[in-house]
Amino acid sequence: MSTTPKGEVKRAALVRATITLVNNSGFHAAPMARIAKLAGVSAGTIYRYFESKQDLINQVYLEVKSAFSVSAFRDYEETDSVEADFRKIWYNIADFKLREVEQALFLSQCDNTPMIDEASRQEGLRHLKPLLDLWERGQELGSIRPVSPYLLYAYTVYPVAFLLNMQERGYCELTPARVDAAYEMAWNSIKI
Amino acid sequence: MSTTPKGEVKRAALVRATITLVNNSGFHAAPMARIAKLAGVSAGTIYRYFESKQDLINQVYLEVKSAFSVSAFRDYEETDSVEADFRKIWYNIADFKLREVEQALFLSQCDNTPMIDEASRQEGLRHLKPLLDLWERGQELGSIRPVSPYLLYAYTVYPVAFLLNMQERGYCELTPARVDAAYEMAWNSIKI
DNA sequence: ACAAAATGAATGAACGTTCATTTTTTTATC
DNA sequence: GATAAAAAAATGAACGTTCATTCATTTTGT
Repeated sequence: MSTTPKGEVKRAALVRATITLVNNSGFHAAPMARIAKLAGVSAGTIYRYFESKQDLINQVYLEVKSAFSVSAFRDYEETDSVEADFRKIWYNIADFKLREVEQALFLSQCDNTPMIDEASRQEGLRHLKPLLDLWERGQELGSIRPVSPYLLYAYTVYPVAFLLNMQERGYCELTPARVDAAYEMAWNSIKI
Repeated sequence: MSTTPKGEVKRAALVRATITLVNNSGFHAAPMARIAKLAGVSAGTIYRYFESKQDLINQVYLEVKSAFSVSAFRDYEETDSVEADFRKIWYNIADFKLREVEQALFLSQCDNTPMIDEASRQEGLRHLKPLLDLWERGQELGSIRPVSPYLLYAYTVYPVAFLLNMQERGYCELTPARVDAAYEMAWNSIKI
């Protein structure tokens, strides 16, 4: 019945366990033995699916990044309104972060540590192409600031990661009103 | 001649070494022995200045956070222009991050990992009071969006940390023009 | 000569990884 | 189908390494 290949069940459990443990106490406090235990497999089994701990982390990162970008561009199709297109993608991203909190927290932790291979990071970045294309189009049409995409990212996507972290620490709940305000602020910072 | 008490020299060296090592490869790859070596002292000496590794990390964090806030409010005094006041603080922050790259990178790594005690984090936050006061004043005067300070922080200060990380990875140099653009984007996102 | 500071080898705990063994699944044969 | 042989997957104890921390000893400063 299920479409999940047999061997993939344990692999998926390991991925989930890694995300949970790294979120709760960081990379350095997620020993292989605990990951295995949480996933319900024995320590040695990890090495049937991953070459090493580094490989495990990299693969988890890429998998989560991929899920993120799939969500970011769900139901997205270019219209002739740059702002409408941007809004669609931005809310997709916000929805992902609010729905898949664990995955989003894991990503935000990865983005600021040297624990991810540069190669994996580069690969993760390629997924954002459609957003970069949209920004370029907006810049050609004169509706988006003519600045580096890194600046655009810093003021639209990156703040959401911060807000999610604050919510998880109990400081600032991300109510729908706050999410809407965040969108307005994002758009105001990049529009011309 | 120097105002530095004798014993503080090695302590300061240890703090610097910790920052450098944690920046280069993360918390988990900064063993006490290497910190000691880089600081030019022996491993045991660390424990004359710090109770444990956790204590070392916490103290370094607080010291850097303190240096950060001192810079943030250097030469700052309230005027009757909220925007001018904000601009002053924002550029102070940007200058600190550009001048004290190592310290800024260390902070951005601390802000997204669970490696800092919640207590230390709270104490680090208190330093930002003048900025929070300014925002409150701006909100009362109707020139700053009436939203949570976490939102204001997410769209003004936090993006700079991202940009610095990108610069350090060689993706996006923070030229003066880019810094000015970043300021404009920050202000546009929070002004009414 | 004394006290404070610094040393670095020693210690034990914890970690990532391996591998001889056991368990489970698949394949082959009737 | 049932059964046996073969292959694959899983196990967890054991290994070697690395780490934070300690402490008997030495060095430095007064």
